[in-house]
Amino acid sequence: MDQPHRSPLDGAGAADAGRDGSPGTRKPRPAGRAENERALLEAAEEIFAEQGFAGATTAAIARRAGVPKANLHYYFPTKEALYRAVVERVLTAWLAAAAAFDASDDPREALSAYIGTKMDLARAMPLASRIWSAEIMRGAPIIQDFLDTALTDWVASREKAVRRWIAAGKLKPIDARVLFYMIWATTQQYANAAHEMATLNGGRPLDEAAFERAKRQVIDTIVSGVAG
Amino acid sequence: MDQPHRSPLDGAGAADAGRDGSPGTRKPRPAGRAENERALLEAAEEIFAEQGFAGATTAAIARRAGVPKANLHYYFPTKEALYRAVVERVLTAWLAAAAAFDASDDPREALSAYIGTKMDLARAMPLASRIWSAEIMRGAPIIQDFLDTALTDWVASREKAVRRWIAAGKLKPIDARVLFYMIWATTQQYANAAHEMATLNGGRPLDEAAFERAKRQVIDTIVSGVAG
DNA sequence: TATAAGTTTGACCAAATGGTCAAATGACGT
DNA sequence: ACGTCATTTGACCATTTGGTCAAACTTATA
Repeated sequence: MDQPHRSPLDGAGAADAGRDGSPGTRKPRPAGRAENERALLEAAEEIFAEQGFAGATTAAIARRAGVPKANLHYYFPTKEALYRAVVERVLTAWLAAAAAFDASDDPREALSAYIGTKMDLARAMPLASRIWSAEIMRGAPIIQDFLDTALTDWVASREKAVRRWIAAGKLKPIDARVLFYMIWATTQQYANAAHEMATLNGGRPLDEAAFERAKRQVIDTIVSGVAG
Repeated sequence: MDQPHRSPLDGAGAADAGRDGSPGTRKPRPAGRAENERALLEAAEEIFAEQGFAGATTAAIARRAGVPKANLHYYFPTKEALYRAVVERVLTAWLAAAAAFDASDDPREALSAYIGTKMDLARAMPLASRIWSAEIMRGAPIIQDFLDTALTDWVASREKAVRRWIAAGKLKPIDARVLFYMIWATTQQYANAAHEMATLNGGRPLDEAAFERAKRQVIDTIVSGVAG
């Protein structure tokens, strides 16, 4: 027994150290101690993002992480446990980004900060963001508890703030939830549809400048779209 | 789209004309073939939407359609051929909705019509919409050709319209593509995240009235967000 | 009716998959 | 050296999966 299940909170935000196109290539890795866990989580994030939960195979993840499959199962007893660990990381990032909403009491500033942060998140962690979206699309089998508790509370609380702003005449009389759905969808899009965007961009992914312009436009459209 | 005989090796070609011209000896159509294909496509849409391409099994699809698995493979030689057929249906719906953009020469009307139509599409065909999103998230392995041709052209053409509107002072100086990404993401959200929305709605899915309100708010936010 | 053509289906199969196990290897305090 | 405990790994296994096949059944046509 005794597998060293690590807390979902550890560093390593960056998504990849060794990319390759298909889950068929292996990548030798200096075997550290429980540094293997990091490599496994990183590989798992890639494979899960590319193939989805069902499409991902533990063999492919192990190969990309550079460890034998049996070793993967030593650290993570089941594929689902590994998936859970990956999802929990994303959840942490999601919550961190959500805090940006409370940066100000002014709706323009709060919304700008939140949207900007979520855009940056989608750009900085596209794989994790995609896994998050896929999880929600599947009906949130793993994070249902999060939806029921933390997210429900977060939304309820921010809904109040929105109502206050509306009462103060700072916002149109909108439904806060519809606004959040719009923000979530639009920001996630920059992770989920990166390939589509690249195609429409002549085959090249958005460069930093284009992304910054997009971010500004998204912020401006939404903020001025709901401002009272 | 289909005729009495289908060779086991015919992929999912879009066009084929049948030889069938004997006048007089018209037979009551077998009702078996068309009906079976319909049932299979319907079942496939459900299973693919729920489980994704990799997670879907031909056995599950056949079971839901009420036919033996071997019969499924008689009509659709491979799982991918079946998936292609499903995706092509969605593509048709997508194109139909896209036509709404050209309903008017006024940006407010054009955008309102397009957004409204896409919202309705997401609500009327949530499964198909989810499959579409999943396909794009996977990097569009099946519809890459559509992205490269029809979609690219469609966007390029509407980008011109947007530029005209900007020049006429009817729109802010925005990037049309960023606007489209926002529309696509936001409208798709009402299919993709229906479960999340239900959770935040006390466990019940959005009723018709709530959906209509959401639709109006989405339209208003975007339209007034980009109006000059 | 004979006969060809289209359709249905249970049985079957090779490959892949998630997961197990026990034997090996290393780490390290005594 | 020794014993203990964590870690590594090749071999192995039961199940599932996409797909095949040939025989049976059902039309349709000469």
